[in-house]
Amino acid sequence: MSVDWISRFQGLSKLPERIRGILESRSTVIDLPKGTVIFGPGKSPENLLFLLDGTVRVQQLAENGREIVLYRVQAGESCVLTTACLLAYEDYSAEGVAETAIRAAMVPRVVFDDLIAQSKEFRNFVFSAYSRRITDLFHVIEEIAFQRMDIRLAQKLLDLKQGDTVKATHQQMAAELGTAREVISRQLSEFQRRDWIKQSRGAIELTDPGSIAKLAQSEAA
Amino acid sequence: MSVDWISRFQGLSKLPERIRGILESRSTVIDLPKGTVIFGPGKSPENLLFLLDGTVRVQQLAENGREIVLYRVQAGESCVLTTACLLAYEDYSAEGVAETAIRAAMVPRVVFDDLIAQSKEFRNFVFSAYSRRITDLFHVIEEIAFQRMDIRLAQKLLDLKQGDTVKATHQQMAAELGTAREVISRQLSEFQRRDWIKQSRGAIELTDPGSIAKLAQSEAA
DNA sequence: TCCGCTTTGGTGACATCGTCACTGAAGCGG
DNA sequence: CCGCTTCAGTGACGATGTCACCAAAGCGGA
Repeated sequence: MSVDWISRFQGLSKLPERIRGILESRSTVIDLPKGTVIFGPGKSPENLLFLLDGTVRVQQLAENGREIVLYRVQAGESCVLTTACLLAYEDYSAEGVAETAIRAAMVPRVVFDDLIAQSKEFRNFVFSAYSRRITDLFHVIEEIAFQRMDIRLAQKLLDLKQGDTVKATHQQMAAELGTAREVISRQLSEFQRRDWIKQSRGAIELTDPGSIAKLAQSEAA
Repeated sequence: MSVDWISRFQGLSKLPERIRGILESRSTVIDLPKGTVIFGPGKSPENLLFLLDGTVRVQQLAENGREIVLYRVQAGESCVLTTACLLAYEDYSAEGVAETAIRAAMVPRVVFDDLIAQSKEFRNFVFSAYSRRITDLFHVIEEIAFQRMDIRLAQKLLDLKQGDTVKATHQQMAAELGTAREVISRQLSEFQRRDWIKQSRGAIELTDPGSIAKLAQSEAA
């Protein structure tokens, strides 16, 4: 049941052989299709996940139907534990969705707790994952509160582009940035007027990534 | 060097005697005056703090001079560890300030790590503290992104009131909510027009808390 | 193939919020 | 009492959010 998935995690590379052994033998690798809700209101998972392949998007839904993407968990980058711990606290309106088909290593809570107790390296890994999430959230707050929408949109376009196109509807881009669809439509119209992009249904082609990057940088840290 | 401060923390009440002993003997209780910067950009503390008395305000400064209050740490509620761990990650523009004179128990990092390794109860305490912070931040994001300013201001007034007055300048209220002073001035003028508050220099008297509470509730979860 | 439905995107009008420039009042120290 | 600093008030305007509505693109079934 155990491929060597641990080596994919940079933070876990220094684990002693014994700890590595426990982690490998007590974990199960699973595959989940795109769109699977990993956790969400009333779906507190019993296991912790280490993401091996794919991306998990963590987002929040507001009562008025609007939503915002909080952060993404990339494969190998860190685990999805915040998500699990967080749900333990109280049921909250955040949810984690498999953005692509994903492969993950599933570790029972008990084993996780045991590893924390036994390995300093594992503790470092976990705590730096938490730190990372928290700084990510600080970043999101700063962006929402203080940054102009055109700059944020330019950054997102560069962030989400695959090749030179972004596959997303205006509605989805609005959810990314926690704003309204109309705002995205207008901003994109303006970008198109400047010949920075070409729009088609459900996709945006970046024809002048340079100018977009210049805008994205213009007031950033 | 050790008063029995541990019993003030609900989450620590179940600690085994042995762990309690380590925590008490290896900690130092310190007093800091109001306004002390506990941590901040380039001020990563060597010790972890358990807040015994007073309040610590964690805020973020933006490059354009505006700022926003992220959350507060209350005495006994949880420790200030997130703050410390977080600074470990990278120097970031968030800082923690003693909002009142404070008393705290100082624990060296090494001891903290040791306690994590040894006690399941301590681990639970620490992780639930993290969860709490993360859900707090989710809350802040939701408010900033989706809530009307008048409602947020009403909530803040109730949140910060001591007796029936809030001691703060318009500028400080603006920082609380991550907005501009003018916005606060206008909203407060409107509240005053409705006879909900009476304003004086540096203070706001809530003359009709009921109506303010009604507004604060109007669209909240 | 054509029709009807759903999804996606476009638009004008207006409210709210953020920014700028400036004013005046309140307190404080000399 | 005077001068300085801090605090608050205001109008104008740009940026963003909300609402109502329409048009075009795709899709599936008759």
